[in-house]
Amino acid sequence: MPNRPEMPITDPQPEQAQPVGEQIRDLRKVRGLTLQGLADKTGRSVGNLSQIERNISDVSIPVLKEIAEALDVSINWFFQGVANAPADERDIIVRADNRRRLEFAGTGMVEELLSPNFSGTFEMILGTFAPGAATGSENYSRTGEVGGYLIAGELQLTIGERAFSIGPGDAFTYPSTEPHRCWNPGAAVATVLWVVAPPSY
Amino acid sequence: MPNRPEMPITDPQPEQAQPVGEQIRDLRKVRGLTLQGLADKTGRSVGNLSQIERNISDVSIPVLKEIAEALDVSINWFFQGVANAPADERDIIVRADNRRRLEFAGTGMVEELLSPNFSGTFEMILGTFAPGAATGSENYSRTGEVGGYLIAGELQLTIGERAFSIGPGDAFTYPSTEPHRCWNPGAAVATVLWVVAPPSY
DNA sequence: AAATGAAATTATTGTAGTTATTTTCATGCT
DNA sequence: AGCATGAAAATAACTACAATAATTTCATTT
Repeated sequence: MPNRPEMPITDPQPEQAQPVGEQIRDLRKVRGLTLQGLADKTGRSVGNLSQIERNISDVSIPVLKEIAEALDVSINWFFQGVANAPADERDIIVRADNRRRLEFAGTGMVEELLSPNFSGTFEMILGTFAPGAATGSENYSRTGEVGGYLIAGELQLTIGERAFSIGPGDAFTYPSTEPHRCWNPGAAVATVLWVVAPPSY
Repeated sequence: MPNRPEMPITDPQPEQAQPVGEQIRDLRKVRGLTLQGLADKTGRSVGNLSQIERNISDVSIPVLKEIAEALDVSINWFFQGVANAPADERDIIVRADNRRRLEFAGTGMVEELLSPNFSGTFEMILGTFAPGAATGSENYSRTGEVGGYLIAGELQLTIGERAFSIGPGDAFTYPSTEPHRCWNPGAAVATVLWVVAPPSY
């Protein structure tokens, strides 16, 4: 009997999807909510939510929808990306073909999560700017730190009062307390790898 | 006499190089040394080192060499990369053509720093693996966290007991307490963007 | 089996007191 | 002049403990 039980011989289907519990917890934390806060928003008890997050109680679709709304995601968040990655790698790896997408309707901007969850000290995001696309003049005045590496294309970056032209292979780092904007002045798509610490979405 | 002495009329070269003080401090901190510790290693007084790091005292070349040795870098560390970037962007940007290189003689591996300093909560590194190149079986058993994004090529990654095949566009994250190794099984160069938190070199 | 409220447990935060680290500075040195 | 030193003064980092908040458990209800 050479086979160990944790290594089954046949394993046709990819793997079981990740239960939603941890996902809810991660998302709640990154939103800075407590169980109480989420309970208030959803009109649900703290004890119940605690059990849901630890997969002791199952959630029905309507309930999950409520929770999703309170956490400001669409319900399909919980079935995208890493949520349906093979169990033996979902805590570590985010495959290129299986990322969670954050759409920014109207702007030519897409962001895709490269981190499997929000529980670490930083988060990686792959950003794509269509020609001419720009981030709004959002002043992320939170605490924290941002890093970026331009994989392809051109980027015009403004940090506080200073403006920089960034080319492929250039990297940058700034405190997220500084107001910052960026836009793609080029004719090609610009691709940036962002690092955000602490994770925020 | 309109010209201030620190602004000469002709300024053909880019900008003034960064004084070594901050660089020494950053490097000392990332090594986990106190001024006392560095004083012991260099046989130099704490007060003096404090002044040097704040650019109150200048260092002579022989002294800088001592310090460099104590901090385990070659003296040219202090003149590479961001150290000679234009003053108005050196705290933020690391240009593609002006990175600090960490050579790993013998192995087909090169790392280049993408962070201007070590004072943040994370550090970005561009890693290059020649075909067949591998990291030693170093078990970075420190505390902390590592993230990676494969820009090009193939990578074979081992985290603890688990092995993964990584392709372009795949990302991964793991605690640096886990022993980890990687090698390039492909015929092309593999390029990885690493994120390390907290910074360590 | 899920949901609740309340008690029990566990984390988190705040606050002194302590120790370690860094800065300052008067003085000697080259 | 300006670098170097040691010792005092000022800061910063750590520790322990209490207070508070957050989470889990569980007996009970729906």
